[in-house]
Amino acid sequence: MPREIDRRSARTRKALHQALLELMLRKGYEALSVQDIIDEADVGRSTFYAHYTSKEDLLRSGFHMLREELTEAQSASHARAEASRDDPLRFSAAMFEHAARYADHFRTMIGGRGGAVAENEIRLILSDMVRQELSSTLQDGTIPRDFVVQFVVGAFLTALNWWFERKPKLSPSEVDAMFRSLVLGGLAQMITKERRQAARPAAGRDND
Amino acid sequence: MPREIDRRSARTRKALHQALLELMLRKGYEALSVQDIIDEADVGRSTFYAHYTSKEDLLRSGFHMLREELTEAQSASHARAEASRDDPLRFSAAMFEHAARYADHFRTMIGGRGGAVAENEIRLILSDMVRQELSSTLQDGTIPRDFVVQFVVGAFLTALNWWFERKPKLSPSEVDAMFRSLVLGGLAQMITKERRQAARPAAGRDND
DNA sequence: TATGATAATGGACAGCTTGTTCGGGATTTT
DNA sequence: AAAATCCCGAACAAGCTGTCCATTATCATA
Repeated sequence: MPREIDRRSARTRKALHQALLELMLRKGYEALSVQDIIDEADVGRSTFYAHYTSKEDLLRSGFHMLREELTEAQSASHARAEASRDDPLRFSAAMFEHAARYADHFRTMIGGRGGAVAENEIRLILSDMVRQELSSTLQDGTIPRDFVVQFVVGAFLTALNWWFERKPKLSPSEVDAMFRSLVLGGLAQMITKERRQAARPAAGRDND
Repeated sequence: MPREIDRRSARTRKALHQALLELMLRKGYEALSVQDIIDEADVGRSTFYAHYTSKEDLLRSGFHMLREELTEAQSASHARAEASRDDPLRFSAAMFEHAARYADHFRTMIGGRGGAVAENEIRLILSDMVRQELSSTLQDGTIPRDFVVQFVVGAFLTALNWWFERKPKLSPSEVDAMFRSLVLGGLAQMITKERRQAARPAAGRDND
């Protein structure tokens, strides 16, 4: 019995995944048909359906593999990083770096091209990571854990998207700094407290 | 010449919009076909294409109308609300109330059922509102305006989604309090190290 | 290396959706 | 009432979907 998967299978699947990625980058996920995929991958129709039930299934399987890699890598880094227990956003820096390295992939998945499925999968993966981090650093309060987790994940995706769409020239650490500043400190730090009783925010005084 | 639109036209469009909403609530936007819509609205195929070019066009037109209503309402409230100029999140409370009243609509548009188009339209509308609010309360800092706006909008949508999906029993003001606490104060207030001072966001005015 | 077993492959099929076109019929406006 | 406008229903080609089957290539074993 083939304990490992047949090489033919593996090759086909790899071709399909690659074709999907390429086409998503070119046309976007939603506008994509199975026909396009098998055409790009040079694979027969029935071959596709022998491996996956739909294009959504194909995409999901890709994320499934990615998820295993990431959780593995994270558990490893989790083991050796005991020092900064009071930082609930340990993941962000590494993730921004990762995103910069695989910019095409992330761009494809997160922007409008990614479709609802991709974004959802990403949310799930990130939610797990964030939940794990928050469990050790956050105290129980009036705000449910779930809510905080979703908040952090949403902010991260927002940051990533803004980065790619608006200021792709920024370095990962710069974006990370903004992200951390907003998520950790909130908006309060940016409000002009001195003007609360003043008449009008007329003269914008720059103080770096 | 028809200064107003023909009643027949108006009736047909209304029927189409209503059918779209109904079907989105039932099956979700993505899984929807034009066939379904004209079937539900009891309208001929060619009639549909006489008014809209696609189901996306139909959805967009709905948001276009909504947008005009909202911006109008907001500019009105903007005119009479000069008191709390130091609150960058004036919109949230009213929006959560609005969402509670039209729960079905929001649920349909924002959750997974809404599709990418709906969420994008909503993001655009909210971005305008938030940008306008932030322009008067936020001072220039190291973090670009765009980034902050997207951050706030994302957090709001996250809150809304969490509310509907997880704790629909909560009142609008409760969710609003959580939202404000996180967005204004950030995560720092919830970290174990600094557990003593929390509970209240800086610019929060108690509403119950 | 030869051979049977296994699994992937390609092409063909029916069913469905899409967007367009047309003339007859109904409703609104003048 | 007459004219203008809009709705309707049907039919059309084109495209995609998911499933079938016989064929072919690859694997494990002797």
